[in-house]
Amino acid sequence: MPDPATGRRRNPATHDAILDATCVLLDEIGFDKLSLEGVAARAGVGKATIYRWWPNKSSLAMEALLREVGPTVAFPETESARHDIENQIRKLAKLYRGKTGRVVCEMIGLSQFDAETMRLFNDNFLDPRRNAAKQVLLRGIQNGEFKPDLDFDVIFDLLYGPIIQRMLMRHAGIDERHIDLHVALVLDGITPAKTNIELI
Amino acid sequence: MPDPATGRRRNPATHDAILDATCVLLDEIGFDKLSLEGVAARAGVGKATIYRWWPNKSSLAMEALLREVGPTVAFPETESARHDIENQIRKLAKLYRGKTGRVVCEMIGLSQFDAETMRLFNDNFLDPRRNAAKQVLLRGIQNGEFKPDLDFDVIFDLLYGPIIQRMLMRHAGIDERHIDLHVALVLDGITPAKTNIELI
Amino acid sequence: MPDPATGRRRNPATHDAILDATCVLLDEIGFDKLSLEGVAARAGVGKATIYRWWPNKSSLAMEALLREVGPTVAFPETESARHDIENQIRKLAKLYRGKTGRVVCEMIGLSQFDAETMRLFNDNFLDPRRNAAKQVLLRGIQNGEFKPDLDFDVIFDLLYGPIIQRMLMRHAGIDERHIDLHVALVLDGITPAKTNIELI
Amino acid sequence: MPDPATGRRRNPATHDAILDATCVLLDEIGFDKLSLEGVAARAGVGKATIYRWWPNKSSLAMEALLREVGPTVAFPETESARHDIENQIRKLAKLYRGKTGRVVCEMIGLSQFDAETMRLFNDNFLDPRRNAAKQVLLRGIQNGEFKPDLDFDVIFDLLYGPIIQRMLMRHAGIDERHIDLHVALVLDGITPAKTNIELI
DNA sequence: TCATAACCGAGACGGTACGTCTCGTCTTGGG
DNA sequence: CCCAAGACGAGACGTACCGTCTCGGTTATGA
Repeated sequence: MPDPATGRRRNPATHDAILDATCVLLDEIGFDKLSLEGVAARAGVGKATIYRWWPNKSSLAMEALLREVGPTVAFPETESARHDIENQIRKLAKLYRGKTGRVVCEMIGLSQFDAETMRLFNDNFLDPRRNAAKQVLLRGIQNGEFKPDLDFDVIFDLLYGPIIQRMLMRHAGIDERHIDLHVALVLDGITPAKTNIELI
Repeated sequence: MPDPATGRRRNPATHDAILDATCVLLDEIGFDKLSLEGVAARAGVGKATIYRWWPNKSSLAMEALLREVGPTVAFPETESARHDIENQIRKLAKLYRGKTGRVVCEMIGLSQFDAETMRLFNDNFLDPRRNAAKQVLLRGIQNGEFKPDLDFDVIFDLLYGPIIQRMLMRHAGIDERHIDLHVALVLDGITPAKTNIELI
Repeated sequence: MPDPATGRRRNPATHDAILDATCVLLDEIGFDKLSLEGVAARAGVGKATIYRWWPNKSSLAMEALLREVGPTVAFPETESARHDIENQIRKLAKLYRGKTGRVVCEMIGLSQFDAETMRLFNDNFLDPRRNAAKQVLLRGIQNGEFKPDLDFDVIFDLLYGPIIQRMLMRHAGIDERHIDLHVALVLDGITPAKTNIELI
Repeated sequence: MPDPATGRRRNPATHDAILDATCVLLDEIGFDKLSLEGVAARAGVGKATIYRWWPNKSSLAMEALLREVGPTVAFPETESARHDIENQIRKLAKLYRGKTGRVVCEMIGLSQFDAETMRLFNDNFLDPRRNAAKQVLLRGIQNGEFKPDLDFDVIFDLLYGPIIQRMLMRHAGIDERHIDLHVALVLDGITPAKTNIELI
């Protein structure tokens, strides 16, 4: 009976104001201390309006975060897959050194205690990045840059696991020198031997 | 000014009761539904007593979890550092597939929200493990098994980062096949080239 | 800034439930054992709702008590101001010997701990009674029953102060014999001397 | 079996330190906000020591208050009972205008909700004053200054009730002019008529 | 002279209530 | 039907005191 085309349409300005406020507060006080009450006040919006469109804090924060960092940190597409990977990881490391890194840490932290946040994080953040990385690796294989029999999951974890660990554990900064060394070691490890032989 | 030898002594039974209650509740309802109010009630303890000894929920949970994880997974000490590392990581992976893994995830999660908790985690959990690993790598270098100029932090992150990422993100299990592949790639990467040349 | 015509309206049932619970608890356990926590629980109301409308325990209790005391004890209006005062005070004394006396004592008690509560008490209880008394005294002056230069505040305190003291200190009951004696002494003292001379 | 004359004697310095701290805090923050915790800290004394010697806050405050104001505001003893009363009341009014007045108000306030405080207040504060006043009135009667048939309770309430009311209700200050007027009216009322006739 | 008993400070402890904050739902009036 | 404002029940937060309870150490007899 209720015609879906009936009644007032959703106001996109409101939607944006909410995400803007969420971003600002995420930066200022972090995910842990973020409250929907605070977001509503900051955005000049009724709390009910937030609850109408997002089921919980995690999904709101996730949408705000994704809007900021973009769907992925885009891989450049040059003729060298290796350079593309190196450049993307350098950009990612730079991003993670900033406020985005803190928010990602908190999202991962919360995910350990809340399955729904984990699902959102994987579906919206991690998987697209994994897929993008996979494309580049496949391109490298087709190029002959990388060994054809590599296990994609293993390489993905070797490329990104160390960065995540560094960011989460804080035992050391995510500086470029370390990144370059570790990426070099991994990519060298998947570069066909004949290349090395040719070099001898 | 406050003479430590004065006043009533701290009651260890109370301390234990609080940590016990924390463990139980962490298990039953998870970290983010955990309330100090609830812990106090469960432990039969005044809230103030908890606040006297722990600055916040995270530190309390961390101390409770640290009690749960056993001591460092010892590195076997054979004549081959490589085999020692491979074996230790296989055992570690096995441990992380069980309840300990769950606990470690939660400890890492907790650390994201409080610096003091992070410090507790690093001091009591991570550092001992890092140091043990360092010893084996040094042994390997002295043996000539590993390149002499390797950056320890990079190798540590490459060996353990992928496992941590896999465990935290849940995108894939920590199965032995993947572990073996990634460890092989890393250790190959730090094995001196002359070994390879001899093989040719 | 805050438009009063916006937002959900205050629920009068809640307001009443809070005052009802306060009265009951005041009766059952007394003021200094009264807790807002307890009132909230008894009224089936959130604590914040109480704090939204009353600044502290005293004001809440005062408002609850003010509901209990009836309107001003009316002064009868005959041709003799003296008789009117005597009759009103007799009626007042009777009232104060009952439950109302108990309540008035508590209101005075409350007022000692909070200026706002004192203000409430003066505005809503004391001032109307003082003004009514003032009218009768003025009438008596115009009649020639009372000296024209009397200080109203002094007379008010002399008429009612002794009753209040007796009621608050409990050192003696508020019996009619004492009332009559003290009122006679005061009113004699403000009755013009010529009357006495005529009697000689 | 335990000889009461054995063991260490009570330290009078401690006793004084506690009362001193109580007085200071009573002045600074009033009876309502006074805490035994605060007294102990201020006096440099263990809480248990206070609880050893006083059953509750009221009795501690009462003892401190009585030590400050003395057992009574002494009546001067000249040949005129009337002047003695006038002077004592002027001194009392002055006392009540200061911090002592505030504390007395709070004690009366609390007495409305706590029978034990009421008892302490009557026994230790009010009764001695009533008795002293009674002596002076009797002296006045024997002098022939006052009528021989006066009702002591009525006069006491007329002399002190107005001051108490003024202090408790705050509707007006306890200034000397009003005091003098009301005392004059009462004392005139109990002065034998022949005196007046002689004056004519 | 020296054991004994009470005194004393410090402060841990189980509690209760405080006053504040946020949650998620609801009601209201106005687009 | 959308929205801002904000009342509401619920309940955790972290703090302040309550009154009781060890502690270790300190006097002051009286055996």
